Amino acid sequence: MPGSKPVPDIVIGRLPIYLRALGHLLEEGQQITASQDLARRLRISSAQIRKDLSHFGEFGRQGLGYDIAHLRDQIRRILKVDRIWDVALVGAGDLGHAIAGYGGFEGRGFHVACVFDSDPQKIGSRLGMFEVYDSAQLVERLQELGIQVAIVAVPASAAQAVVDDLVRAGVRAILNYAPITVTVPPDVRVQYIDPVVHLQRMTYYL
Amino acid sequence: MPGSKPVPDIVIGRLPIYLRALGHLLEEGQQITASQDLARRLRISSAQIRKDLSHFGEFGRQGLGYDIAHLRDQIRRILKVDRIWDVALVGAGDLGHAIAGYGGFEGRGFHVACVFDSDPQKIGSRLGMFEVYDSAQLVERLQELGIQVAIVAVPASAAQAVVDDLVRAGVRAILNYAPITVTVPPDVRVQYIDPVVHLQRMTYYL
DNA sequence: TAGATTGTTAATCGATTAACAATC
DNA sequence: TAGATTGTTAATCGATTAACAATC
Repeated sequence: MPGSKPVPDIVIGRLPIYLRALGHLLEEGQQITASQDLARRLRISSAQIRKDLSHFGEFGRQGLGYDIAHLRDQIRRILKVDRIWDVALVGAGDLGHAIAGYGGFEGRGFHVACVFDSDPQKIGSRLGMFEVYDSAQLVERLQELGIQVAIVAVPASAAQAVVDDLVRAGVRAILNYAPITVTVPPDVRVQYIDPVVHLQRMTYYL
Repeated sequence: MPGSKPVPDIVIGRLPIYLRALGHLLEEGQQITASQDLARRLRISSAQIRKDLSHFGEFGRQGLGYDIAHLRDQIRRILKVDRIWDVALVGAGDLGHAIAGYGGFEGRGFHVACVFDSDPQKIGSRLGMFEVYDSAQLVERLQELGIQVAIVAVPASAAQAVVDDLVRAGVRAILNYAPITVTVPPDVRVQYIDPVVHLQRMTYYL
């Protein structure tokens, strides 16, 4: 309904966690789960899970709980991962290599479709199953392919320029492994992965 | 002061971001910054930065701002990264390879000290600069070395067992790349990196 | 039916922000 | 001094949780 409040981003951020847990439950052969059961596994409160889900509809049955496969399908639909998104990978170093070869994208809504690098040594070479394209052609190629999702695995010094190109090519979701905060227009989303940031967040408590 | 309220974890989580930005400012040759300047770069409010820092002391000068090198030193001290933490890496696959070779740990408080894998094919082999040790010896070796920080880069199916071993060895901070929520005692901290979770958080908005 | 669990409300809790006195 | 920015207060905003009627 138009005019209704947007769902808080912090709620959206928990849905992938729920989705992942539901997948594990299915693998274990479970068919039904209750918010208390999920809550115990994820170390959050059952009230929060029910409240989060209630933003999108009624997916459970009183007295019974949730049909796991059904709830998974619903969350997939909400997160728009009931389809496969082609992803562009920029950066063909060690990290790019690991990402290109990562088997965990398939089945969870993503597929690495092409790889770019600016190093003449790497352009034209093979990275796993991929041919490495010249970053200079990035905008043109991504526009042709209509790609909206990208992963940045280049050094910090190159990241902002790469992100600018991605934005120019129409990409609207960027997963950035470079250890730097980048600037993008308001309609483009960026998520950051910096292992050092995560480690430093823990050493405080040691 | 004993009895005073603990600093919220969400504040601790922003300190590494501030620290990273201060490093970049220093590289650019800046010496002084204001909360407004930092805020603009990081896309958060200047009031939040000042409030966050005020949990730990007074680091600025009215009318002037913050001495960047001094603030960086203070945050390093707060986060306990004014020293080098030896880190154990478990998992010598593509991802482990990328992590072992990552140059971004040095200078930010961490040093990969040893690598483990359970695959007989990999045990004893070289991974970059490291010899790969048998995971069966993990507990013993980590205890000897007194290691408190570890990175898990093994498949989801192996992650909980690895984490159990790490806990047994005395590790209290774990960066987990396996796409699964693991269970640990209350005095052990876990941070998660799952690229698919980050991507799924963005596709909602596409 | 009796027992269990959802979806939702209202209260609580905590985080963010606006504003400004202090002061460099 | 005039201008700028901090550190802090109080108000606002938003998220979490407890509790329970609804109902399977």
